[in-house]
Amino acid sequence: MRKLQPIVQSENLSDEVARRLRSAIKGGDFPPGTHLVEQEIARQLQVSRMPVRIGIQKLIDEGLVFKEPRRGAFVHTFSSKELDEVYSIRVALEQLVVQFAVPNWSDKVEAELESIIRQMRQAALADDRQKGFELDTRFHSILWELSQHSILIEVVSSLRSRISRFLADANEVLSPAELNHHVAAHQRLVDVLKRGDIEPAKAAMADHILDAHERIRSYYSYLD
Amino acid sequence: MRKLQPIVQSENLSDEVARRLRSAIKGGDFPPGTHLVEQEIARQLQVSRMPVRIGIQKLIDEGLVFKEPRRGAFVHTFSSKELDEVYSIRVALEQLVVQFAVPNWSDKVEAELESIIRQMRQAALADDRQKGFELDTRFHSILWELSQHSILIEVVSSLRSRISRFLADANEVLSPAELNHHVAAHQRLVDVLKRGDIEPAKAAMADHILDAHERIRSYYSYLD
DNA sequence: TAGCGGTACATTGAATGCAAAATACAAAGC
DNA sequence: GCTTTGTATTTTGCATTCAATGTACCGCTA
Repeated sequence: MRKLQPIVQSENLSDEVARRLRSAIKGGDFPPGTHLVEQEIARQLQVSRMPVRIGIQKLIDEGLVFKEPRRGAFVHTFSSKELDEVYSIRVALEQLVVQFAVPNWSDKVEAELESIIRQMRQAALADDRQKGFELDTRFHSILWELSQHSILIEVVSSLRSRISRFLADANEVLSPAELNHHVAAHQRLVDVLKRGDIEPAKAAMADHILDAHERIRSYYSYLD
Repeated sequence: MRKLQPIVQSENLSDEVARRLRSAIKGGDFPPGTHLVEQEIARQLQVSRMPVRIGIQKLIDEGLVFKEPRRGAFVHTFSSKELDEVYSIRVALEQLVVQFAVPNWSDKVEAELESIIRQMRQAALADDRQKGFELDTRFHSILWELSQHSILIEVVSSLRSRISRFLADANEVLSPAELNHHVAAHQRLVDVLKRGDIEPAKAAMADHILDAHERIRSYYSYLD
């Protein structure tokens, strides 16, 4: 008898609430500092306050929201210090991702990544920053998955999630030259990765992340 | 006028519930796989189910507990693979801690750490493993704080929290020789750290963590 | 007019109630 | 005796209600 897949299972309201809030925060609908009033959110989503409470709790642990006792939950305001902090950790962890991912390299993955890069190139030509951003996210998450290191995936994706608001904003103002630079960086990364030498691959990844850090830093420094 | 500190302030029931559950899990009262029945926990703690729900949610995000929709929350069972995963990340992050902590080194911190080591030595003589474990935790958390890197502290302490159950168990069976070895390792660490050269300090920390990993691994491999 | 006090309102935190789903258990059938 | 099926109980998930706390507003007083 053929084994049946376990039912992926119905999702709780609180998960759905968390997802909506998360994307609202990342999308900029709830700017930093916004007071997340349970009643109001519950009303808009047509649910009771309870799933909203649980949903907010999830966001708190993701670092997107903070709570002050008896005052409520507020969208976290990131400082440039925190941006630097996140990147300083990401440099280390993305290198670790590479270290674990390289041994699992396959033609299939290579084809996937090359395909993403091709699409990135097209998006750059079309000046479609939004698309480029999505592809960048996909690119990195494929590498994360390739590492087959569940906790590392959890930590590094959570870190990126924290700053996704920054990234999305900065992405909006990328010049065509920067878009191309970005595509080229990913191409170089794949070229090194596929050779299978871990140390050069880690170095390339470190360069890539540090470069991304620099670009986003310069964007935010001129905002200050 | 001298600035007043904001009131840190009254804690929610859900925080207290989370704390109790956390220590119950770490203390082994709720072995891996235990079904955390809200009603039962609420009854024992003399609160309603709501703060229990929120409290459990916090533990989920700490990785101590997992939830299956409409089935409930269960204490996470760690595999040796996950232990290895945690340590592979910790090696990287504790080195980062050192990198950030070394520039903030002070005589005061040095005295604190030396004091802890002295107490460790006494605990080792007295064969007091429990005390030794607490001191080890203190030692590392002082270094974390010294890094003044809030997100790094958050991530690395969360990682250690995940495996604290493992650590506490393995700690119970340490031989006197191992206790002394442990004390000596910390002493070496301080000796390198206080010289202020980052690279040797990072290397020493890496050695220390890898060594700890080896010891705990051998403990758990003979359990399999 | 600026600051203070007091009241009304808004919001969170917690308890309780209720329906749906999952589990356990017991009886029936092979 | 073992599996299967039906039923009772348990447990979760969500909604509602209530109490306590925090906030905002508005008139009063100096």
